[in-house]
Amino acid sequence: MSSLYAALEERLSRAFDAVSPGADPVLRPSEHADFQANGALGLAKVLGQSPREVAQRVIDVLDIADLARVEIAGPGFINVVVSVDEMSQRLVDLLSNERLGVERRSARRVVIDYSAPNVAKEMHVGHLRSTVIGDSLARLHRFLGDEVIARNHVGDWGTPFGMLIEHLLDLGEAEAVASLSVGDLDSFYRAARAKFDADETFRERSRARVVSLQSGDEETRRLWQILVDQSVAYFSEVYEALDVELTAADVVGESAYNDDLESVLHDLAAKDLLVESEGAQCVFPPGFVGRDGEPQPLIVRKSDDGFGYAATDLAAVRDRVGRLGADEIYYVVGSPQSQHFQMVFSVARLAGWLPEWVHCEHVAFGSVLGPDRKMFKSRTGETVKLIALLDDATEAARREVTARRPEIGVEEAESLARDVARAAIKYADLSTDRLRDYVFDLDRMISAEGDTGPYLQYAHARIRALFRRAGIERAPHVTPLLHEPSERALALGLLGWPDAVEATVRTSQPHRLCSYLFDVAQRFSTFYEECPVLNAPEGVRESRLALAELTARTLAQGLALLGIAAPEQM
RNA sequence: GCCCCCGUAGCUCAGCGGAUAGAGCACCGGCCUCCGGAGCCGGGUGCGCAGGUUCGAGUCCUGCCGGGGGCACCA
Repeated sequence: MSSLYAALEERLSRAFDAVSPGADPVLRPSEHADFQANGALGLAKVLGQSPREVAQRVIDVLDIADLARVEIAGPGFINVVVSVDEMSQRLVDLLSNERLGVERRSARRVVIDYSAPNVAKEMHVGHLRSTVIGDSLARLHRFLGDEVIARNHVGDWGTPFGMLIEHLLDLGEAEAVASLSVGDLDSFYRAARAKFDADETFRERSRARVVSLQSGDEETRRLWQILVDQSVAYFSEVYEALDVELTAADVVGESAYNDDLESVLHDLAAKDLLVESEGAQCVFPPGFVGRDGEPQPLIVRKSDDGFGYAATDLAAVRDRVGRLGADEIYYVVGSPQSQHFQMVFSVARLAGWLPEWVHCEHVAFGSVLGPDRKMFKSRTGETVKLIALLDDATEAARREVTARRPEIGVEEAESLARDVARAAIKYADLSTDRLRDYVFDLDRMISAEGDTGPYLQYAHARIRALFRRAGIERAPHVTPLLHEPSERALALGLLGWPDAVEATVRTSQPHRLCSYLFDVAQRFSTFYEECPVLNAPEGVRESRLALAELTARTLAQGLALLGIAAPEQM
């Protein structure tokens, strides 16, 4: 069954089409009614009639009485007020619908590239957005029935690995593994870097080591693999701590494309796209101009014969379309990479690796800022580890939890604190338009007052408390009565769930889902204030329990799609 | 110099070309005989500036101003 909105739009489209073929009803939620169709205003001119006349003609042929009543308002809006019977009937259907009205679509194969930390480097706040947004998009697509292929494009190749491997040898393998396995990746990296900067012999060894790594020397590859394995094991711990669904199996790092780079180059050459410029092998996609006003190259092979990341990205596109059969590809990467991806996509199209029917999109996002509105750093000016961020939030949540619920055990308190902490951090990240920078403010995001993750968790837990008190797990499947304005308003909100999910996926903007959930939670709060549930007379009580259940399930389902848990009690 | 993103209330942010531009926080008032007060209700002379397109612009276009970012071999 289609959503309420879709059902109304379908009826209106037919009527508009009869008046003017192909006309869009422009149906929107309204403050003056449940919905409003604005299409008549735009048609007035082309039809040479007044907007109200056009609206009247639409209404004359409109078959919608079983769903809603309509009236012309203002200059020519068609206000739509949905019938209580229609709403009630839809709510009954949702009570037995685990997906709350969201239909599965025919599965698309969707590659989502996100997180992408670097081997032998700490995961820091710079990886937060990619990881959290990508995880949510993956959950959303899976929910719709898509086949999601997560790709964690980790930085596991390049010149730094010479010094990292030499440092590993200096430490001794066992010692190095021990050091890396406790997650102290940064000090490992820093120590290697320090030696590289200070010690000429070490520098020479490092350079030689890069060469043997690239030439496939077996022993060097084995040592490199130790670094990769240890790092990936650590990343997995971070993902688990964050409750992110990425696993080691999703790791397909830069090195995975090493064997494809030559053939990428040859393909480009065969298609006559390759140009040598200043010793480098380049493609000049049209429309890109550099600082000097000259056409800007995408450098596929550097003048020293090494491959740059453009080559890897091109190989990845070719692989994702050609071998994985992707219908859609998303790159959840910060907005500074915008131009790079425009060029890569452009070249991939030119090369024929990216057919026009494959949707390929850079899901860009802004930076996480500190209170000073500059890039978020610790007091000492260092980047903040993701784990430290989570620990701080957990500590704050733990204080709140133990203060409010001293009766629960340490274990439960800890588990709850982690759920709340993750909700705080993730919701704060997901709830603003991803293109904007946002200010990281732990106190604000952990608060259960306002538009926060913990508030939504609380709203959910509060409803679940009703059911515990009533001694039932679920509401009886009665037909909800919608007599009170707040009942009706809540119902209308609940029926918008499929549209909220659709809009979120279509735009890859999780903040739309956040706004929707907060709105539903607020509608519920108003309803709950005005309408007694358990103390209501028989009949009304069951009806209101049904509304409460649908609200709780909507909140829980929505939070799950954001990667946020919805505890039964808080 | 060119290109991209952002600029909405004191602060943090929504706003899919449509009616008097919304929410949260903070602040000031109310609401505890009532199911979780981590709540609810009420309180607001704000779309950076100037043009343009349109019946209608916070939204689209152009030019400025301010902030951030990118622009050849680091990814």
